Amino acid sequence: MITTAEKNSQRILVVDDESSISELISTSLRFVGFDVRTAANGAEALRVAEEFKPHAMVLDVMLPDLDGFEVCKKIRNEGVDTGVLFLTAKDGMEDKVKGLTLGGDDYMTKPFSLEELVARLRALLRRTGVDAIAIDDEKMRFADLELDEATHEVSRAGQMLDLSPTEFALLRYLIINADRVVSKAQILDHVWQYDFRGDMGIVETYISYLRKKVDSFDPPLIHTVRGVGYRLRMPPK
Amino acid sequence: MITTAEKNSQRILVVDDESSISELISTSLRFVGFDVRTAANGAEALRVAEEFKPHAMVLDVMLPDLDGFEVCKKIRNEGVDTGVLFLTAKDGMEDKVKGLTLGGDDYMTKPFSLEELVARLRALLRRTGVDAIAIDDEKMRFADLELDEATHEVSRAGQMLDLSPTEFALLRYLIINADRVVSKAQILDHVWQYDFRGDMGIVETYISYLRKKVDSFDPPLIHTVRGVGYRLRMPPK
DNA sequence: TCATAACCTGAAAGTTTCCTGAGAACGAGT
DNA sequence: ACTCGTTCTCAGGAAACTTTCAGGTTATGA
Repeated sequence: MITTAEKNSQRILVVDDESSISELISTSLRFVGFDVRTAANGAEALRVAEEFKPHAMVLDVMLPDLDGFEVCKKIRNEGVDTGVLFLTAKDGMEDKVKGLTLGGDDYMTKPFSLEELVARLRALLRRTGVDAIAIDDEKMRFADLELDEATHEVSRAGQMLDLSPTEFALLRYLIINADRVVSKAQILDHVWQYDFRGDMGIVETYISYLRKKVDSFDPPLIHTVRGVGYRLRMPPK
Repeated sequence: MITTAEKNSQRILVVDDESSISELISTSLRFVGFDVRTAANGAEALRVAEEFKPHAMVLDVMLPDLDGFEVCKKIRNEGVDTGVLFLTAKDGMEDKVKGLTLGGDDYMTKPFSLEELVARLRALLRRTGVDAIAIDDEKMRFADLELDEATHEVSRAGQMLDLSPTEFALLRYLIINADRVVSKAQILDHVWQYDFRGDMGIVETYISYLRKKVDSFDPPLIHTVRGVGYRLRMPPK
């Protein structure tokens, strides 16, 4: 578990007044290696941003004092150079969010999945150029599997595969955790929206879908670890 | 967010007294690689222009102190050699502007789409030949599609197509982002005028129009990526 | 070896997203 | 004022996707 702010990691400021949400997000972001601070309202966000100088922010548009846009504007006026990923409720807000994808910023509607959040945040950091460290083109690979974030294309052994959004997200999660066992609970927490109330049977279903498409090749890469979870790995020779 | 002035990029001075507009514009221009400064009135514009020596200006004709033409004239008298893209409100002024933009200058009426602004600005820089960096002729291509910025003509497989202005802008945006998935939100932000208040259904409608005209050929190039957006691509053989 | 829990998978129901035609609204040109 | 091309809204239907569920299969350990 990573708890310390690492020297070389990028700084993310998470601003949301629902503490359950902001904890969910910051835990996830810390886990994947970001240096995270949180704020529960606009005023606090301004204060923290000033000294923390985040590379990017995750910003709820609906805050108790100022709205997210105000916060964003003020922080940038202070000279803090930061990309923003806005969070909006599913309803009307959509039109107030216009114009946000212009400067490289982005937005997501609640509820979202944590994997999606991380993926978008990384894309944002890449676009806004802060991410000078990681030169990764937006492709992930494992064995002869290839997953491209920009085109949303997936191929195995050079052959194109046609995946649904959920299948895509699930495969991405498996690749990120390649060689490690991930439990169904973990998968549910990361790949599905955080308000999903069904049971874990659905993970089995989607693993099955994915196998049909991805593992119709040799060798199979998606392995079941009975009683524990699933694991993406190259079978030993 | 990109704020650093890149060494080799062209310098643009944006002059508008509405800060929301000038922010919108400068964000967009920075994002596509220009080095941008802003001014909120004529006097400030003169001051900034003197030391910034912009290659081009985006200039609102309606300023609190001087009008845009005055500003333009004075700056040129100071020996700063710069093309100008005037912005005018959608009223009578249009005619007056027409007469005054005889050189390589150009004008647009508010509200405009940001993609249009960028396209016009590039064309202007090309015409005024301020910097020989841009070697691009004004034609864009993708597969057997050809789109000419100068004549606003589009053809596929050598056959002329008749597109409406919006269709043209949408296709241009798709070509610029060829092979990448662009979301409906991105399309709306870039292709539609910045004050558009409708929902994203209209993007679907225009994609449909475009398909009827552009994709009545083989192979189809405009592909839907369900849940994500659209993508211009050559289908794999 | 058997009982059991864990897992797999097909099918069907439920939901969302997308496509498209029809028509209202608008503006420029005649 | 009328016409025509264009923009925009809307709604029905099609298609894709998600979720649930139940019966079959497999691994495990008692």
